Amino acid sequence: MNKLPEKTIGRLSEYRRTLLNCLAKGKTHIYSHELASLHNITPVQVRRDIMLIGYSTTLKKGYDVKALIDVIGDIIDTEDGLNAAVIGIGNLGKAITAYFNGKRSKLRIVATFDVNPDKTNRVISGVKCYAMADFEKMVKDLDISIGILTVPPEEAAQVTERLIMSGIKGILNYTSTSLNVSPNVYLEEYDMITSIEKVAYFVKQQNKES
Amino acid sequence: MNKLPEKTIGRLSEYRRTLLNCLAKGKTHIYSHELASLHNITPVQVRRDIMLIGYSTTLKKGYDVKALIDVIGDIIDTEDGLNAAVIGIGNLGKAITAYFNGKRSKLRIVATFDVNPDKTNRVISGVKCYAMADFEKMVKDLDISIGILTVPPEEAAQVTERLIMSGIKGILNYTSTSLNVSPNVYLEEYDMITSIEKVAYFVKQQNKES
DNA sequence: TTTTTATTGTTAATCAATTAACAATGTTTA
DNA sequence: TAAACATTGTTAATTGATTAACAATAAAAA
Ligand SMILES: NC(=O)c1ccc[n+]([C@@H]2O[C@H](COP(=O)([O-])OP(=O)(O)OC[C@H]3O[C@@H](n4cnc5c(N)ncnc54)[C@H](O)[C@@H]3O)[C@@H](O)[C@H]2O)c1
Ligand SMILES: NC(=O)c1ccc[n+]([C@@H]2O[C@H](COP(=O)([O-])OP(=O)(O)OC[C@H]3O[C@@H](n4cnc5c(N)ncnc54)[C@H](O)[C@@H]3O)[C@@H](O)[C@H]2O)c1
Repeated sequence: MNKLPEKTIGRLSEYRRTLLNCLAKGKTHIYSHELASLHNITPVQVRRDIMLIGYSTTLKKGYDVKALIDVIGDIIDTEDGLNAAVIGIGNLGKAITAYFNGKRSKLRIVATFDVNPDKTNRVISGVKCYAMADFEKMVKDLDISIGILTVPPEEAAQVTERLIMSGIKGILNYTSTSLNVSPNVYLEEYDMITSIEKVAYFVKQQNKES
Repeated sequence: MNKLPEKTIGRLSEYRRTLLNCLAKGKTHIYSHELASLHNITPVQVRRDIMLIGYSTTLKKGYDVKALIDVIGDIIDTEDGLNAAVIGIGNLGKAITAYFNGKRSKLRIVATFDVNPDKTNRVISGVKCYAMADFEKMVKDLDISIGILTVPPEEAAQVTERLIMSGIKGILNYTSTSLNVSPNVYLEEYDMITSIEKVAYFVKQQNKES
């Protein structure tokens, strides 16, 4: 199961989210065209993604929701799960920490870090906040391999250095500074302003047409 | 300047963010390879994107930072700017509203909306929060064309209906429910769990290799 | 001044992602 | 039961995005 396209991984995660919903609603099977329309994509795309992960159904009643969830889990999750930390527990960091808690069993936010002494050594949004001074130690102790970066933009580069030095293997960067990392560290960046500017551009186009 | 690829629009927004930083630091010109390395992409990609928007430089000193910012602005921004609203002013909504305020002159969060009476008719994160009861009226009065959706997932579909009915033309959906909209409304979705799961997947792959 | 170097703009080639097409086959209807 | 239909899995074709290649040329060096 090596080398799935990045795009496919993203969609698998989204499928699973939807499938978990279906399961909660008592739906046991789902057609490719149903899953597709729930994600605004084509049924072929769904079938192709599912083909790539090697799942297939015998019935003509669509995919078995439970089974598909498990297969996607085998792809995305590790057996023991991975531990993540939020670095910079300000507005966004708090929102993410509070939101994430308990959503996924194989992915846990086990610590947060900050430099502000008013925040450190307390539980914030349900997770203990440690001082940055203890960062390297805690990464080891808690076996943290993923960092979610929500520090101020001007701190981002310097903090990233430390994340990498401490052995963190994946970074989700929400700061508005884009980062450079060594090739053995996976970096995912997301900038909200870019998203809203994309929306704005297409709204503008729409207005022009009419 | 019609029909630029969506990917290019996203990158232009990112370039501008970087260019604004450069300008603030007093840098007046920038080479394609500099801009590229700041975004972990190739210089050709940068040059191609810039070619597509019709900007070109005469000097061999790289692009004029100020001029390029303006050209990107001509593409992305509208002359009078666009107004956005945040719907659901909880943890995430508050973080976004506080963060966004004043970041872009041609894009403004002019209102927030909520159903919780403790939140309505107050200023939250610097912006007035209105009751959902007033939604349609305020969209008209304030000329809101973009909605940023941060309500609970189970409310998302129903609220979206209302956004569209009220004439909103672009939606940025941060809820974990994926939405269906009519083709004349632009929808951008972002799910944090998908992002972190992508990171987890690639960390897992990395671990397997070593 | 001439040569070398560095950089852009652009076309062509490559690579990646999506979609179309369709055979295979289980399910439903007549 | 036979025919019609619906659905999957997969290959081939198409579309889209990125990268390579390189001519043109300004700037710097010789
Ligand atoms: N709030 C949003 O919705 C939003 C949206 C997009 C991007 N961002 C980005 O996310 C980041 C955080 O935004 P925010 O609104 O939460 O800001 P914030 O100021 O509320 O939080 C930043 C936190 O980081 C801590 N911090 C500062 N320096 C640190 C360091 N060196 N190490 C560890 N912690 C440190 C601060 O004490 C604070 O708690 C910013 O880079 C911002 O650009 C935020
Ligand atoms: N917090 C995060 O970092 C995060 C991350 C990813 C996704 N999300 C998604 O964003 C959404 C909001 O998350 P949150 O953590 O801010 O939740 P929250 O509960 O803190 O905030 C939700 C807000 O929406 C309001 N609301 C409820 N029903 C409404 C309605 N019908 N119309 C208008 N407002 C309504 C509530 O009063 C509340 O203020 C959720 O859908 C969640 O899945 C949040």
